[in-house]
Amino acid sequence: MLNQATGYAATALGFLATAGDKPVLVKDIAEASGIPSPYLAKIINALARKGLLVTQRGIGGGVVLARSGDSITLHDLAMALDDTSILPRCMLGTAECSDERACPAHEFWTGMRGRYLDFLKRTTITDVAAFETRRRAGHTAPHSRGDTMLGTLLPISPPRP
Amino acid sequence: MLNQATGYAATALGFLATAGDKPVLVKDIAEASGIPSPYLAKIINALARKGLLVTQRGIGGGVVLARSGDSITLHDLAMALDDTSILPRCMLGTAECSDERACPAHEFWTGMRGRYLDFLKRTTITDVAAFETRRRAGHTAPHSRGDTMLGTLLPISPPRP
DNA sequence: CGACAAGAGGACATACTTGTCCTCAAGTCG
DNA sequence: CGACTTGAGGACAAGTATGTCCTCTTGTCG
Repeated sequence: MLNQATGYAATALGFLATAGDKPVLVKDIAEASGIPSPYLAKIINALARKGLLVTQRGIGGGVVLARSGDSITLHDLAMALDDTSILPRCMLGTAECSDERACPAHEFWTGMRGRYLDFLKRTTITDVAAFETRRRAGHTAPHSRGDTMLGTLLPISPPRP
Repeated sequence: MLNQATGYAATALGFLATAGDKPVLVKDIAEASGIPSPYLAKIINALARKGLLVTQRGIGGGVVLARSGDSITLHDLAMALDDTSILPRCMLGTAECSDERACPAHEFWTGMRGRYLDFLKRTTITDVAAFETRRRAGHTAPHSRGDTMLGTLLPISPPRP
């Protein structure tokens, strides 16, 4: 699982992506996303230093995406925040575990990790934003991208009477 | 990933399973498995209290499996040690995340978790022991069970000249 | 310039995992 | 019984993740 910080970042940036180009206050992002505001401030600061966000102090300031949501993946966030969950680790915690000196779960775990990283690299902030927008709209809005796991997430529910 | 403690338990019990019915000292298991001895003692004590191991103090004492290695799965170990990695958690850390109120990664993560739990429930101490035995033997020993991920782990290497 | 807004950033707090260390309890055997 | 063996179990410590709190710096605007 992703660290809490990376999950927060994904949610916050998904919200930011729906806000257009105008700066949003950290406090507002925190409230809208249900994230502790001081903690989110640290996360946003870290992402700004990594060049994923642009922050602006003073009146009219706030936070904006540094580039298109399409070009920011969950994997980018995880790397920027030093998320330990994307590092290769042995599932059993064996000190020496590699392809040559495998633990009993090595092949299984390598496969799992591959799927996990693939999902992180394939899923963008735009995907997250689209999912949340769809959800807020009551699951009725169509979606244009069907090539990610996100596109298959919502149950196909009949139109409400 | 499993907690360190559960991984240690899997390795230790895998070793125990190869020792037959005679008790093995915690110290010897720790040395053979590369696990800190005092920490392993706590893990073993916890597993004994859960009925997975039988411990015996005094001369000739040590630790033995309480039942057949076939009937102890990695999932049993994880539950006995309160491994938090088997609890359902939202990949993004979202507070409220369920089938009805999903996060953008919910479907993907649910699938991953299903595979993970399935592996833990399917893999037994006997499997771990067999894997280690095979490895120590130089990857040449045949294996009888081909129905677990473990059975496919080792590369089919040609016999050594 | 001075007041105010808003992010920056360090100090500190809390919880959990992973260990270490020391002493106690239980068992065996002469 | 008494010495010895071996697990039991509590106190304590280090490291990391997750937050909170307070002050400082940077910016806008009158």
